[in-house]
Amino acid sequence: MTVSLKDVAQKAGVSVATASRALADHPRISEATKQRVRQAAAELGYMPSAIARSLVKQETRTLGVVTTTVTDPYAAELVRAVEDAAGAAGYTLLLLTSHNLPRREVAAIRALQERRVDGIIVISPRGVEHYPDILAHVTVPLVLVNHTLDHPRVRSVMADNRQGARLAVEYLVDLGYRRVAFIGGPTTSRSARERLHGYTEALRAMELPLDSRLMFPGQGRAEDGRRALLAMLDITPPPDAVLCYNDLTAYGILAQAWALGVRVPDDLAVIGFDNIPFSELTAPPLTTVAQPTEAMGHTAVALLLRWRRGEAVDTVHFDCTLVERATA
Amino acid sequence: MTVSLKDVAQKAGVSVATASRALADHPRISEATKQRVRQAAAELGYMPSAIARSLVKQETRTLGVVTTTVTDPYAAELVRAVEDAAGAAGYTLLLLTSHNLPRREVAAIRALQERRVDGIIVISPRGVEHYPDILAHVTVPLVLVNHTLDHPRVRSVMADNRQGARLAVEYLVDLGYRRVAFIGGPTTSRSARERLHGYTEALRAMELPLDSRLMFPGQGRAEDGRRALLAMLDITPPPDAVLCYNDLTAYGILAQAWALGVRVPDDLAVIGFDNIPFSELTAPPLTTVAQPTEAMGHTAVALLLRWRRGEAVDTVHFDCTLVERATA
DNA sequence: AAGCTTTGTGCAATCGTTTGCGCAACTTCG
DNA sequence: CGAAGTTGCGCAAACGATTGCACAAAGCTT
Repeated sequence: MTVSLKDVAQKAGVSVATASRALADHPRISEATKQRVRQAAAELGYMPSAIARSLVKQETRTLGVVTTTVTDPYAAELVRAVEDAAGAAGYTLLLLTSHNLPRREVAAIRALQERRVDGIIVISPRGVEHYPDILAHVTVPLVLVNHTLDHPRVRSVMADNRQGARLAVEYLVDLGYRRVAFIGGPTTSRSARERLHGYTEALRAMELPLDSRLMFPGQGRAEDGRRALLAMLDITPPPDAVLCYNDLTAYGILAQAWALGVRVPDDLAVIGFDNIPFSELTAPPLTTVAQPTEAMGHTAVALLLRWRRGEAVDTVHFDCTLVERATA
Repeated sequence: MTVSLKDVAQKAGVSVATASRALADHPRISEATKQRVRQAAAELGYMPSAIARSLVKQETRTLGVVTTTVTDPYAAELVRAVEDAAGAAGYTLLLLTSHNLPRREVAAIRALQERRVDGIIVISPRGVEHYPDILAHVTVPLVLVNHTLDHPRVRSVMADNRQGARLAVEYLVDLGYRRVAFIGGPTTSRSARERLHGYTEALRAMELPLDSRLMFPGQGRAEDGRRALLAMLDITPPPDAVLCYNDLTAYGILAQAWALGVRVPDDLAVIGFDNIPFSELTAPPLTTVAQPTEAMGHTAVALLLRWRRGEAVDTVHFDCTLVERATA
């Protein structure tokens, strides 16, 4: 069916070994032979089998990526950065999604290992508590983005979520807001916990009271923002500002506020988290905390690649920055 | 390093062949042996090599996907649908992006073929004019989403872009708008040409004049919308409504309109295309034309899988629908 | 008890590459 | 002119699975 090296060799009148070396531009093959082999390969439309090559070389030049879902703009941004960096290094991406389910995440890691990827990147892991079990047998290096795990075969790329949340709260308080609410993210998400931590920490540092009625649960969906805004209006006095787990949640607030005639930021200041590409396009554009996703994605694959080469690599941390726009 | 079937066989005291059959639950292997082999495999943490299996089985259970970029919400939505359908059928995705460059797209198809994927899905193809060359040697079935090509190894999943654009224009005209502008997409994109076609067709059908000054170029970016709005204001009389190539472009308009104090839809009605998840979250929510992305993604995978099974498959068409919200 | 079927297992080929090693033929050099 | 080195190529063994075929042992039939 598909043409193999054997066919090329035959057509060029050489052995398979010679054909292989000719195409690899091996120095011990005469220029004349190389020409003939290349010619034959071109005429037959030969495409080497990466499968067979992987088997003998014991490397697939493929990186596994598991993410929650590509429809999350933040995750998509990271996937893009990872794909760019990987592509530049000649690697291809095998993509699996967990849909926020720890079980699926673990299954994905297993599937990637069976496919013998050269490294795995997990974006916003959801099931690290199960990792020790599978890691006992998984031999491929793992890089976690937005989580850490103390294990010899695991490294991390982290954004300092606590610092980012602190930044946002301090900014709000500096602007004069006093009753700052917080809408949280999935409890399985480490960054959600850290952002909450940064929020409480900042309030304490600025000697403002910590009011548990001002802390709302959420899953990082727009829906959570909508619901939270409704709940907020029942509180007296209501909060005058809110920090959201992510931009999507913030947009839930904004959409509901628009529907209800609540003015932003006059009645309520809103700050998001992640600086998704969209956040500068909305009316009003969203004030939000940004992570250096580009750098984080590149770093994740750089870690993996250097690690493979035998270099010692270490977990990397990045700072968040505040992007001042029009909702606070 | 990694444990192979040989190790499992050894530990269980059987041949490699028997071990293989035991794990595959072959009927001619005794229950006792199966137990022993499974036990050994579990203890050693054996993970079968998909690479080796692919080589002999001549199938990889992997689908190749090439898309422009995952950060485009519309593309992301399709990728998600494809991933869902593929995953449900036990297939994994190899993802490559073209960044809208025909060269990269063709290179991606080649790379996927070398990796011997069982089928390739190209989302919004950009370089079909080069396909005939590579298709001469590519033997894997191809499914194009949003483009067609008459070739025995190519099928398509199409949304009726012309009909969608017509729908939008008719809606605007019914609402009383008379000077309807259009912002186009990349000229390499087939859907862009079709949407333009639908736009002109509708105007002609409704006996409205076709004014070339009301047709703006674009690349599907927010930037294009911003620029177009600026240009529109120089025209007298200015357009009172605009149909955009996609939602991103529409948001460019909205952002610029907000900055300039142009009221939407009072001063200018805006309709987008694609119904990205975000479009219902903005203030105001965007009126837009929707494609059944979920169904399209599933269909793309289904086509490929049925095709592999030897069934005859044919290109599938889907209708667009108008999602009425608050910008028109 | 001989023949036939069923059951359980192993041998060895195969998939398509890469690569260590051997071996001619040809060069070079003392 | 013989020894040593160089150049160019092929043989065959991996890599890690699957699978057709052979075959021995056991069970069943008559």
